Amino acid sequence: MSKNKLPTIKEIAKRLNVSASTVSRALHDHPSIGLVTTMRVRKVAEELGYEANKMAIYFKERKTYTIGVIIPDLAEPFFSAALTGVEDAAEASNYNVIIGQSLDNFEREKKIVENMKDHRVDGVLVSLTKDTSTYEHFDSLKKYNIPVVFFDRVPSRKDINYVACNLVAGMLQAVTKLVGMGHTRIGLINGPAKLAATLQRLEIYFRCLKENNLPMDQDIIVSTTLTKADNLKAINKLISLPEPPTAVIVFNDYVLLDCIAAVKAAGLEVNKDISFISFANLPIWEYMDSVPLASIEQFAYKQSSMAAEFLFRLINNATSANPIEMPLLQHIIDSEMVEYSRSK
Amino acid sequence: MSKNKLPTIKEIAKRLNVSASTVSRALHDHPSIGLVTTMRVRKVAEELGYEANKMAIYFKERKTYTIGVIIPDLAEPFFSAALTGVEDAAEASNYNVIIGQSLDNFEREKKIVENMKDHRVDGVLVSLTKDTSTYEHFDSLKKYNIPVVFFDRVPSRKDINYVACNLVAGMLQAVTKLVGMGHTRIGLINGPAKLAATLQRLEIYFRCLKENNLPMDQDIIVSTTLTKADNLKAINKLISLPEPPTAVIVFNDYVLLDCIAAVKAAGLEVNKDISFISFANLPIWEYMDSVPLASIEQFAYKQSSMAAEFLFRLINNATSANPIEMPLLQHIIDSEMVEYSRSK
DNA sequence: ATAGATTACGCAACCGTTTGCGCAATCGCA
DNA sequence: TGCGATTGCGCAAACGGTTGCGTAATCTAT
Repeated sequence: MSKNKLPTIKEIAKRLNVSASTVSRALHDHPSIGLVTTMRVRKVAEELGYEANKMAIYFKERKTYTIGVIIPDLAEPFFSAALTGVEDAAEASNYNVIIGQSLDNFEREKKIVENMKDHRVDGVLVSLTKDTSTYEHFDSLKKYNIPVVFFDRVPSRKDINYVACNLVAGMLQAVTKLVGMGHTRIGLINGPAKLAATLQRLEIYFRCLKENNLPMDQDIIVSTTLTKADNLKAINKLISLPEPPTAVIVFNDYVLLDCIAAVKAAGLEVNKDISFISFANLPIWEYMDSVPLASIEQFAYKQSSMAAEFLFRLINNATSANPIEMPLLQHIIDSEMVEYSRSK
Repeated sequence: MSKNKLPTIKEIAKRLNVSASTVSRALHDHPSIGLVTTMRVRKVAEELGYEANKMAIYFKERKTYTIGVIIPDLAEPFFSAALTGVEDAAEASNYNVIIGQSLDNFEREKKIVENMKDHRVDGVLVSLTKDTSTYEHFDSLKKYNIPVVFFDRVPSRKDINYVACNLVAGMLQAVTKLVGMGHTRIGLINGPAKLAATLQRLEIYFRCLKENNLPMDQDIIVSTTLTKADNLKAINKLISLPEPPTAVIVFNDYVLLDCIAAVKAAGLEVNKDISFISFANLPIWEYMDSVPLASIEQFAYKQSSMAAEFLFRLINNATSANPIEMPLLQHIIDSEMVEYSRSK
């Protein structure tokens, strides 16, 4: 039963006493095959329910029509949206997507890259681990002519293909809004030092304060490793200051969730005693009672689908008859402030 | 540059003036190859940075070491958790995972199945579309000896492999709790008729009422197609009844989010004027102000990873030397009530 | 010294499909 | 009638690796 071999071209050839090449050509409507032969071949193919073994073709083409996506954690809506972006782009190009979750673990990331190389994916999309600071493991892909495009969490190197999000625009809008509301003491809860986004947020923070002629105070700048305990420690440090900030810019929405809980636990009221602005734009805010004033949308779907586009361009060039020396593909999307102002 | 061919066994063979078979055997420490030859081969392989082309091996083995997962929507934490379960199981068995989101669209589901068949995955895991009521598209996989295991959203047929969740246990706990709190009028907001889960929930609802000697009232049983508008319509119908239910069992957490919003908009207080029990156990409840009394945990990760286990068993049997007639692999996990009682 | 065992390796087929080239048979045309 | 063009198809190699079988060369034992 399980030995029922699938119909192959050879099988068809045998039944018709023709050669495999004739069958192949007939099925492709090759002009050098006579009409009658073509018809007979098609008929038998139909009867047998023949379907070409794509794996054999792909193997011959030295392609897999599969790309790999490496992301930290699917449980985060940001990344599941990103994956959907990749999948949609891949579907449009008739590619498949294999996934690997690094779980923000550098060693896992290396393993996943290795595995994807073994499976000879045609290209790789990566959003880095928060601990990734070396990139040799990606170099091994170059050897196999497997192009790589980074998105969102990108390396701090310039010789790469990437799509990232520039948070300046959105954050400037947000701080301007805060200042307009009378806030002059605006704190910052930043993320892990290794993440490029952390430095970026800090720079923009300074820049925004400067553009609004606000003083800088190191006391109201704290950071977190993104664990719940650390998040709580960070926000509690701020609200227990002699002069706490009246508004805080928070690394991302997950950190903010903990912050809001801590603020409430301290008997303070969100958006009255203290206001927040965060990054990521969780879909869930719509249903929450306590929300940030605004969130900086980072366009997960847009970033990842554009990164996928880049990747396909690189793949198509690499496998084209005369591949050219591709320029680096780099794009930066402007973030956008999304307001959550509600009258409750 | 892009023409730099990867080192192959033949390349090594040529350099050493031996045959490809010798190289292959040497690299596998085959006893019939002399020590010196083995060493020389290994040395050259090392120098060239040779790595076997797994695709060639897989092709010969007629395997891909890839399984497909078809789920409705990654944006739902339930399914992203499920995907993680699959990925973990796959990693342990050295398999890759390709994904397909049906987006609850039957036609897409068919396409995805087709695509996975084309890519000759070794097996498929499926959680059905809410509109899937015919299963012929999966039969085509049987022809290719590609085993299928369903999970969570499973067909209403008995001749399949599946892992599902029995909601009786959890729901009985929950209703018992409600009754214990004095509720006698317990409503139901059910889901789309085509979904097996809908009928199941209805049956359990009846059963639980019966076991607690509660009367049944068709007026407090409504349903939704899971769109936001429909969700609101459903809950509004219930709370505008002359005698509204004091507790409602809701199809899932997403529907419940809309219900809570509607209840608040109507000036009612959750867990006071009306209480809820829902299914799925969203991770976000921890941070919400208004929560259900309890949620019925359906163990996405557990379901999917067990389904993956089943799949690997089927795959291993199918590709073993003497495959046996496998019995159907079926398992039902008991749900569990998770309480969200909070003192606020 | 010679049969038999052992060692160390090569040949060729195979997985399924594609494709350049060659060749026989028919056709067209002068 | 004879020659070049066309039609229609097969051969064999190729993708990269694995493996059953054959065999020459050396070794062992009698």
